[in-house]
Amino acid sequence: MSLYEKIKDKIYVHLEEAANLARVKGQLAYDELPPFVLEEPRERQLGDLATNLAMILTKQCRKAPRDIANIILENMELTDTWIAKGEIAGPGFINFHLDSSWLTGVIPEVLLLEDKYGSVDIGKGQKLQVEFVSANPTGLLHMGNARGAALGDSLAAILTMAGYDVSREFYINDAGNQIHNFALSLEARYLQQLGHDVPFPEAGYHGEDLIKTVRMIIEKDGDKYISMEEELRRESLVRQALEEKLQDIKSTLEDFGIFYDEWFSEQTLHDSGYVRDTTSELEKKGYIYEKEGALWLKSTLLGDEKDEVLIRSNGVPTYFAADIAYHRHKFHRGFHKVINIWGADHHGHVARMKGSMQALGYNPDSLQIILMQLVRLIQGGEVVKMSKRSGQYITLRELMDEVGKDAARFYFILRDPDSPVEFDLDLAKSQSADNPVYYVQYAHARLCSILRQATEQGYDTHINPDKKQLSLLSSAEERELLKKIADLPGEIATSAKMAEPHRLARYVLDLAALFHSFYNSQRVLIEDNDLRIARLGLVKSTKQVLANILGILGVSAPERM
RNA sequence: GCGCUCGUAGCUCAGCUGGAUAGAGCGUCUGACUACGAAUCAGAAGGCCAGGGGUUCGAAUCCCUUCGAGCGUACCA
Repeated sequence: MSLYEKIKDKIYVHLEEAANLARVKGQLAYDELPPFVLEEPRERQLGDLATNLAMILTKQCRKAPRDIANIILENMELTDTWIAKGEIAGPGFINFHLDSSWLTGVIPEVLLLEDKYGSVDIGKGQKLQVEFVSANPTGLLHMGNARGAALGDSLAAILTMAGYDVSREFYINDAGNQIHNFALSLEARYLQQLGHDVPFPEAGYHGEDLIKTVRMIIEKDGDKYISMEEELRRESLVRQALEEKLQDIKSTLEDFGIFYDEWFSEQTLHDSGYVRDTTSELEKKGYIYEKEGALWLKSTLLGDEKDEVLIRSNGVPTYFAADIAYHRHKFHRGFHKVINIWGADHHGHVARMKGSMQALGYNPDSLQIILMQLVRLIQGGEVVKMSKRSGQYITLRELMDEVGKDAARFYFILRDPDSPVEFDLDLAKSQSADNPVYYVQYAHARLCSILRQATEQGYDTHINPDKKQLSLLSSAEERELLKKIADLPGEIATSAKMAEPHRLARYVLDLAALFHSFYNSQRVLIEDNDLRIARLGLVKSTKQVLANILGILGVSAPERM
């Protein structure tokens, strides 16, 4: 637990005790103390911490909030809390001003913990899986996948910081209908490239990349598949194409800074009989019935709008059947918690997926699905409809080439997944120097520069400021910066609990702003020995925190730029 | 039709487990480089938080409703 959290906890407890004491004395009448908030007030001048306790008690106590606040304050023990002053403000907030010395304790903490600073242990080592991107291997990665990639990877990193044993997983949809379509498309392209006039399947994949794939096969094997029996030909083409596509997806994601622990093949679930086994498990539990030759899941019993087909009348399991098996398999592997990142177009799938887990005896709350709104691409002022079938989309590779990995990842991670993103390519390109990511990176480079200069001027940067020196950090800018740094563990905890990486992107922007502000108002490399050492400690701490968060967000922290 | 998500500054977005005067970036306007990096800083202007009702000490936030946008509603995935 960080210093800041310890202080907060202590004050919280003292508030509870004060209210209780007032009740015993007959000054306040309430049955049960409701949960209240102790947090930083919006306006910093108002104090370091504020609570709404008095206002929450108005109903039960039938007193004006300010009167209640007065009573609580009178009964509150202030020693050993770092509280310098408590006062009542506004509609009935109790604001606390802390003794200025508590804050500086964060510097030794950061310098000691280094890249571990910010870690919290809410996960307690539990096994947790984040599955994200899981794009169909029938084409290239597009903007929507890019968003999911940035989101999932950062979330995984945050959860790791929060004490979970995290595994990143990519589910490969290498079975089913779309693979059949893929085969037909490949076959058509193959024959066309070899001069045969064959029609392209209507529901096929029109992407240009498919032609490239086919050409590579031709280069390697020539026309040897023409004479082959149809089924065998398609299978051979698909096998090679899938491998090539997957390799491409993998290397693109690696260039985007994303490395998976597990690439899980859907086909293996069919081959091993796990899909069938899962279906019969559901049958045993009474969730299956037959109608018109197909096997249906009674998903209406599980909170769904209508029942769903699991096994088609032709005997082929649906995508849904495989997906249930897949998620059952995840829990079977021992994950306490499973998080999926899906595009919002799959939202109808959420309730029945959770319901299915419940039917299989798992806690549906252990499966958390984060829906992200799709990315709308704007080019030349117009919306570009993206679709793999039509072959019209901007790929992740192109995005990285044009906007850069850091800017692209930061752009996506800055936004709430629930918020639809309009990605104006022209704007992103033309304004790339104004992208907020550079603001943060510049702060890091600046910090590095100060440390370089310090060394050049003969100052020792391997410092460990003592209490007396740290107490010199008393300007408003220094204190704001220190507070922000002290906030990090709490920020990590909240981001992890709520599964919201964009909070950290906002945090790091705030941190950079506070540093720039400090930098412009006070010099670090000054003659005063004690103050210089204290400020160098602040500089080193800020740099460390920036680097820690940029690492989580998958953005590089340059020493120069 | 029904269901899910969204609607906040000119633009792109935060804030939504109810709290004090609704924030940031871009753009616009004023200032600051003979000081550790001006990719920066200090300041100004800009809002019926889509509209209407309700809940309460208090609503951008919760509930109802209207309007608008996106998505879903296949023996597709």
